[in-house]
Parts: sequence; C-alpha cells; structure tokens
Amino acid sequence: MSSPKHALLAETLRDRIEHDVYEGGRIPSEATLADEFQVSRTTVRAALNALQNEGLLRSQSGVGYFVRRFQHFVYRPQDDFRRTKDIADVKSLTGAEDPDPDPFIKAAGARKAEYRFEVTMVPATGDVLRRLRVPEGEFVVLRKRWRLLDGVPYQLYDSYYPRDVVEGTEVMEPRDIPRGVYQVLAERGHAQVRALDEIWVRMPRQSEVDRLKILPGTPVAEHVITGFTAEDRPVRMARVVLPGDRNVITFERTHPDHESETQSD
Amino acid sequence: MSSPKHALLAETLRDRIEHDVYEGGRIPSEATLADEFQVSRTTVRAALNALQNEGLLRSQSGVGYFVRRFQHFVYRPQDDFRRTKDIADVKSLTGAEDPDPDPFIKAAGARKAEYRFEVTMVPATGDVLRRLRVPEGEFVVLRKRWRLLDGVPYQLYDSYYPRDVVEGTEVMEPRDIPRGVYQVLAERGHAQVRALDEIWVRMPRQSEVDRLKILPGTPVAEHVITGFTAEDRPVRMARVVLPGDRNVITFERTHPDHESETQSD
DNA sequence: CAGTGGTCTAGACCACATC
DNA sequence: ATGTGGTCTAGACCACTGT
Repeated sequence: MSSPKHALLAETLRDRIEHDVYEGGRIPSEATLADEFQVSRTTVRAALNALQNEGLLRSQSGVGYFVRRFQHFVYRPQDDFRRTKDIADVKSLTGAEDPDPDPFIKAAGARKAEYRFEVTMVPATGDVLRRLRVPEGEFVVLRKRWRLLDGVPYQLYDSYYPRDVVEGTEVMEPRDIPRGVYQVLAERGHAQVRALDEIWVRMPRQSEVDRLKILPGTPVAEHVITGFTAEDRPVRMARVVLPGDRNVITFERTHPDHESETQSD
Repeated sequence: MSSPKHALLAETLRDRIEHDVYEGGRIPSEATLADEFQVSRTTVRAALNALQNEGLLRSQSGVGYFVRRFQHFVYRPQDDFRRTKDIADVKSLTGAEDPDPDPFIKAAGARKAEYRFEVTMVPATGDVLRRLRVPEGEFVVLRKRWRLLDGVPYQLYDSYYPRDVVEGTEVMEPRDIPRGVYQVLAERGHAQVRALDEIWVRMPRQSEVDRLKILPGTPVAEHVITGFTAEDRPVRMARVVLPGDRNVITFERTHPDHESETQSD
C-alpha cells in the first residue's frame, strides 16, 4: 500500500515548493536531502528528476536546483489577420518612424522583440502536402521564422505556400513584409478569407529543444493554421511551435446566433 | 565533445523507433540492451526513462517497454455554441429516439462516449474569481464533467457559473442539459454572445494523472473559456484539461476584412 | 517457474561554478 | 579548494506477468 521512497520524497518536495518553504526558490543540495530523508543520493535524484520532468524545477550543473518561474507571452493568432488594417494605428500610437506592424512585435510590450528569417524551397511532405493539397514531391516555399523576446526564443513560426501563389513576390525574401502577407496574397488573386486552427500538445523533439533553448520537461504546443480562399483553395499553411512555459494562446469569438440576430436587426 | 552514454543510447533508440526497427513496437528488455551496448542496466534505464518522458515509450511492469501509439479526438470548442440549433439534425441523422446532442457525443463517431457529472457549490478562488469578477469567497456553481471514449478519459470539463445566474435551473443538476446551457442562460436574461479562449500547455498535476489515467511524460493542454453577455458580464467560465496524447483542439475563423466586405455587399 | 521492470544502495570519478 | 550536479557501475531484492 505504501509508495516507494522516491515518490514520497517527490510528494514532500512538491508540497514544500507549493508552500514556498525554500528561500529564493533554492532547493537544498542532493547530499543534504539524502541526509535529511535518510535515503541514498540516487533516490534523491530520482525524485528531483521527476520534479524536473513535471516542469517544477530546473537544475544548474555545479550550482543547484531551483524552482522554475514563468512569464507568459499572450499569443493571438487572430491578430495576424488584422495586420494591414492596423498600420496607421501603430504609427500614431508609437510615433515610430518605421513601425513594424508584425503582431508579435506589437504584443511584445516593453520586451525587446527580435526575428530571424530563412526562406527556402522544399518538397512537400507529410501534413504540408495533405493540407496544401499539393502533389507529392512538388516544391513549396517555406518561410522559417524565429520569434525572440529579450533574446529568448518564444516561437518557431514556419509558413508554407504553394509555389505558384507567391513566386516572384516579396514573400520569397527572408525579411518582414510590412504590407502583410495577406495583402500580397490578395493582390495575386488568392485572398485568404477563412482559416482552420489545429492545436495539440506534445513533448518537444531534440531539434526543437535546441532551437528553442528549452529545458527538459517543457512540453510544446503545435499550432497549425491553414488558410483558404473563397474558392476553398488552401494557399497558406503555418506551423507554430510554442514552448509551454512561455506562451498562452488566445482566441476571441462571438456566438453565431448572436451574429445572425444582429444581422437580422 | 562527446555525449554521455545514456544520451547516445537514447538517440540510437529514438532512431530505431522512428524507423520501426522493433517488431510490434516491442523494445528489447533492459538486460538485453545493457548487453548489446555494453553499459550497466542503470544507464539503459536512464535512456529509457528519457524516452518515456518524451512520450515515445510506455513501460509495463513485469512485461516490457512498448512504443506508444496515439489516437486523437478532434475537439471543436465552437461546437458548444452551436448546440441547440443542431438537435433536429442529430435526430434525423442518427435516428435515435432520444438523441444526446452534446457535441462531445456527436463527435465521438463509432467510439462509445460516456459522461460523469458532479455539481457542487465552491467558494471562488484564483483565476475563477478573477475571470468571473466575483468578490472573494463568494460561492459559485461548479459543474464537473468527465468525458470518456471507450472507457478512456479524454477530457476533464469543469464549468463555473455565478450563483445568481443559474440558481434554480437545471444547471444545478448533475446530468446533461438537452436544451443546452446557452439556452438556459438566455432564458435567465444572460445570453452569452462572446467568448474568450485561452490555451496553454503544461505537465499534469498528480490529481490529473489519476483522474485522466495518463502515463508519465504526457503533457496536457489547459483550455479556459470565458463567456460574456452583450453587457460584457462574464456569466460562465469553463476549464477543460486535455491530455496531449488524445486530443486536437480546432478552431475555424473567417477573415474580418472578408466579413465586412460581404456585409457591405 | 523464469523473465521483466521497479526500487535502492554505496561508492567512484568527472566537469563545472564559486569563493 | 570545496561543493555542486552529472555520469556510471555492480549488485541486491522486490512485485508482477506470463507460461
């Protein structure tokens, strides 16, 4: 009926962490805990390892274990749609000479927002192929974007476009598009009028751990946006990978009945 | 420059799993791997433990390690809004005598959907208090719901209502409301016309591990929905906890410019 | 019964951070 | 130099699953 020692220890530590027992979020050393609970260091490590995987602690080699603190960024996928309309507002609000209207930068607030870009042509595979309804092996344009706040990576934002839709436009260049991508798509006769959002949750791959500089035990959300024209052709797919310790995804919506009511008024 | 043995072993195993090297998803025993890679059993366990925490493997005591397989449920928060309109459709489609129009049941398809309910009054605390804008300590109505598919818990769905809004209605009873909650709210003069969705990602608490029967290394999404009336009063807050290995959250939206275009047509 | 994973120990050596 | 976490070993005993 009784739990193993490492589980009991983990339970005790979870409790202490929740009640802020440890000054400055600093957990006692492995040796100290082993001594206090009369168990081997290996058992202490098993407990601490579990807490790390739950995202409660982080360890720093040669220093110690610390309680993790979080600061979330509020990510609003709907803002991307609204971009072009807001350019004037941003200019008037910030007084910036050359305001960057990217919604990520607008939402950054006091934190320093930063980008990295990379544009390539890749053969469509897997879910990209399926979502963009492109023949196997056909090349699509991939815009890879890193979104950083105060030097910390907050999001990986990769967007895919069918080749014919964006070829010869500034979408092919690795820099921000002040007009907004939707403007460019519209000018080419592929205005995006509808989007489907899919969100799921998983543990990160090794490549994402490296790109996002996340600690072990940090889950990620994968957010895939597929954009459609009025003719229901998919013209854009974006895959956003968001570390769970740094992001909140938000949506706003109105009741469909209410919409029709107001329309029938 | 070289990685520790357990990391190299984990890397090798990740690769083998991805390339489906192991028949039937069955991983060799710890002893076998220790022998093959010439390391101690402890080192093998460190590698396998890491893969479990990444959600790639599950272990079964006394049996062995297996590759994990996933079957996702498509969760559409917007369906909840549409509920009352669809009752007739469900009846005509399924031919059921007493069709249950809950969107979760509709979306279950061939899988057997199941519920558990619990209704209580609790003092508002933390984010519930903040989101429902209720004075500290004031009691709110809590509807706790478990949503199961084929006996497996897929979602914890807890919804909170200000006491005055639902007192004396069937919302206080621990069973499904065929009319839909939105209908009840509307009849009480608190029609919900707008909702805010917030989604984030984290590792589960112990209580959630128990309630959802999830394996170690499974992250969860927390989805909080706050519903507002036309007067901007929050009348409903729901907290949905979704195990990452079983759910995809989806939204559909239309381009705001497009909406205004069609309205101005 | 044999084989599997789960628990636990004592002890060793290393790299790294801090003083 | 000291203390910290990171790695790794060999070996022991247990509980559980399958035949």
